[in-house]
Parts: sequence; C-alpha cells; structure tokens
Amino acid sequence: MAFQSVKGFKDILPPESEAMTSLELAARDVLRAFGYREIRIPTLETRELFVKSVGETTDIVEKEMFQLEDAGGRHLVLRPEGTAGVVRAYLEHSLSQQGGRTKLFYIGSMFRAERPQKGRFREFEQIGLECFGNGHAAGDVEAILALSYVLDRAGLKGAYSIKLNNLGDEKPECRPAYRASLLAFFETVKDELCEHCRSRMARNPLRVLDCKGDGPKLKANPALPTLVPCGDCRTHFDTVKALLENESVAYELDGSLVRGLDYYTRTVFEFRSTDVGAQDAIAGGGRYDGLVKAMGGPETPAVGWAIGVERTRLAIAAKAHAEAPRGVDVYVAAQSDAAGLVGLAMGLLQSLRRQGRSAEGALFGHSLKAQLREADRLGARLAVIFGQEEFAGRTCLLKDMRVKDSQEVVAIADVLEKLNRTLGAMS
RNA sequence: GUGGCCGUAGCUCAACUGGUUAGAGCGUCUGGCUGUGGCCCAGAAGGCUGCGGGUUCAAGUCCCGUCGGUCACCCCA
Repeated sequence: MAFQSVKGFKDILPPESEAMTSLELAARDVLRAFGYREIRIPTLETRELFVKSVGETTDIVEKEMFQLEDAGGRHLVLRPEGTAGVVRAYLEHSLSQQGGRTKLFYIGSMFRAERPQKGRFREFEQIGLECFGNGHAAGDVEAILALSYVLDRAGLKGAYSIKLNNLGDEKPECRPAYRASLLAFFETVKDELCEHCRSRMARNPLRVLDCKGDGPKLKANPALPTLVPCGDCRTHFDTVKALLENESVAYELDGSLVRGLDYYTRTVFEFRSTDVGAQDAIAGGGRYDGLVKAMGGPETPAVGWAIGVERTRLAIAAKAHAEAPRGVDVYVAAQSDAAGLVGLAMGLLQSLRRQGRSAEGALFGHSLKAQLREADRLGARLAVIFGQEEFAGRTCLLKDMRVKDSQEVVAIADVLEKLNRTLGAMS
C-alpha cells in the first residue's frame, strides 16, 4: 500500500462517522438546555500553556505531547486536552467581565502520543465543558448531572458507573500537608526508587505514583500516606454527595481516583462504562479552583469535564445494534446516453434534491440492468426510468422497488408530483 | 514506554512437516435477459503474501530487523 495513516490516527468512515455526529448532536442539545454555549479553540497551542496548566511533571506533558517548532522557533504542541485552551481564551478575551458565570462547551480532537489500544487513539475526540465562576458544590453537581444526561440521551442509561473522589485544595493543612508527608515517605524508600522518580519527588511527589516502574510497588506499600482533606474541603464534598443523592444519582467513592492533571482540586469524578474493555473511563473531570489564577487571571472557581467520543461510541455499540441506514427515496435511470434522456434524468434528480429528497442515479454508460441493480443496492424506494420509446410520447416509467415487475407509465410533466404523492403515502 | 498475539485479493479466510503457475467464499464488473433490480448460472477484473535483509537448490511458510494492526500493563477520555 502506497500510503497509510499515521500510527494511532485513523479514518472514520460511514456509518461510524454518522453515529459520532448523532452523539455530538445529542450532546449539543442537552448542553444547550444546561445553558452552555460553544467555544471553538485552536488545535495548536504553545507548549508552555500545558506546562503551566496540566503540570510539568505529568505524564501528558512529559511524554505524550506531539511537539513541533515553527519557523520562528516557537515551541508548539497539538493540544492534549481542552481545558487549558478554554482557560487561555477565557482570560485572553476577558470573558469574566461579561458578568455571571461563564459556561462553555467544545467539541474537537485531542492528541496524545500513547501506545494505541482498544478505546485509545493518538487523535481522539472530546466533548467537554467548563463552567467558570461557581464555587459552590451545586456547580460540581450540575456538571455531573449534565454529563449523565448527555450519556443517558446517547442511550447509555444504566450502562455506566460514577466514581468520585475528593482531592482537597491548596490550603496549607490540606494537600500541601499530604504532599509533605508523601515526600517524607519517599525519603524512607528512596533507595528503591528509579532515578527519574528521585528527581521528580521533590518537584511533585504526587506524580511519583504515576511512575511505570515504581508506582505499582509504592501503591502496595501499607505505609503510603493518604490524603486527609481539610474541613472546608470535607464540607464541600459532603454537600456534593448530598445533592447527588437528592437527585438520585448513584455514585461510588474511590480513593485511588487521581486525575493525571495537576490542576484538579476537591471533587474529581470519572464515568466508567461497564462493558468496553480495559479503557473503560468514558468521561472524566472535576473542579479546578486554582487554575485560572495560576494562569494569571483573577481568583475564579471552575469545574469541567470531557467525554471520550470514541469510547462512548464503543459503549453505545456494545449496548445497541446500529440501525440500518435508510435507503434513498428515488433512483433515476436512463436507458441510454442520448442527450434528451440524460437531461431529463439530471433535471429530475436536481428537482428532488432541492425538495430534500435523497435521489441518486444517472449511472450513464451502464446498462439499465446495472442501473437498477444499483438502485436495489442503495435501497431505493422508487425508481424512474427514462426510456427511448416513452420519451417520444412524453412519458416515463415509474417503478415501486418493493414490488416485483411493477411498472407504471407516467407523463413526464407529472412525474415529480406523482413521486411526491407516492413517497408521502409510503411514509 | 514494556509485553503477548497478528499482517495473504475490497472484506472474511485457505495454502500438509519450506516444494510447480498463491486458492475459496462474499463483494465488484460483464454477460445469460439486444429495455428492468433482489434469486440463479457463467465469465472477468482484482495479489511485488506490509516492507527490508538473512538462511536455503527452493520462503506466503524459518530467522533478524522494521513498519502497521490488535490486546493488555501503565496512564487517561
């Protein structure tokens, strides 16, 4: 094969492409009801943006970004996630000055250079949202509700579970205290850590747990300290749980749920499909109250999430069979290439299409038999045949494809009206 | 980044322990039916067996490398 797509990148053909579109449409509809408006952000951003937001010591930034350098020597990357870009846009255009909360959603491709597997590609699509300016637990809950409504609308009701965790915040007695005790713990086992972990532990001890080699061993160590959230964070989280219960949303607590991005605070959540393979996290997100300020903006609480479109499609496909695509309404055939017949056929096709009917035909240069075979393959409901003999008498033939040998002579002048009437009766 | 499995026609797969000209089904096109689909029958087109090297008289088959796919670990959506 001369050319093939790049590793981990793939073509999405019909009908999968159409199924993805309908998922996007469902999401748009639900998010509109929740008051979110669409933002479109660039695919390319500066590397620095993600170093600052996602975190310099995270897996995503350390080894999963596609990087390039432009002619001016700028370090650019294909966006590995959406939140950083939305926050940048929020600050760049001073959206906070519009008053109230800012609720935005986006749909687009993200890029991560991971080893591909089921439900994991190097280019993948996310539907995500960000809500700025709501620090109350109700904000977390609204975001979770929006997410579950989108998935329910997509046909996944009852096919996913919700995991919750509380990561605490940056008050000294909260996550910083945990970080310090983690660092102290790592000092005690320093000799067993790999070189990379030793250099990383001082900068970001939480990320040492992500290490491919040392992480699993460390997590198995009973002496590993656990986070004890401060009082405010505990109260916040308790309210989140209470409000979810009030809405009858089932969830499970999972202390091991730590998002791989540094900006999360307090509530983090993950939606897992019950039948999709190893990559079962179909959506995830959480609160990030410190990020906007850390990126140079005003103190702004925020919460957001992202849905993995391909994974969600896998979950949907596992649950329901794809419905057969509807065939074309009308197939127009011409007996020969004679100019008059070709003109009639094309004219009728365009008239039908202008009305919104799906119409196909004009396989000129092929036998009538071949044209009707194509009509059959396309699932045409009606076929019109322009023949030489009928042409002389200003008529053509109308066939109901569902009926064998059906054939009706119709005046050319009346054929469009006749087609519309018949199609109307059929549906 | 690590590991397992797999790369033969558009698709799904054959080809005994290496051994003539790499086959079949489905699909496509054409014809049987000079102007009528689905079913049937016949014919045709379609392959540098992923790529590169090696072993051998001989490689689709064995070995090495590489690229790609796939699944898992890890991580994430």
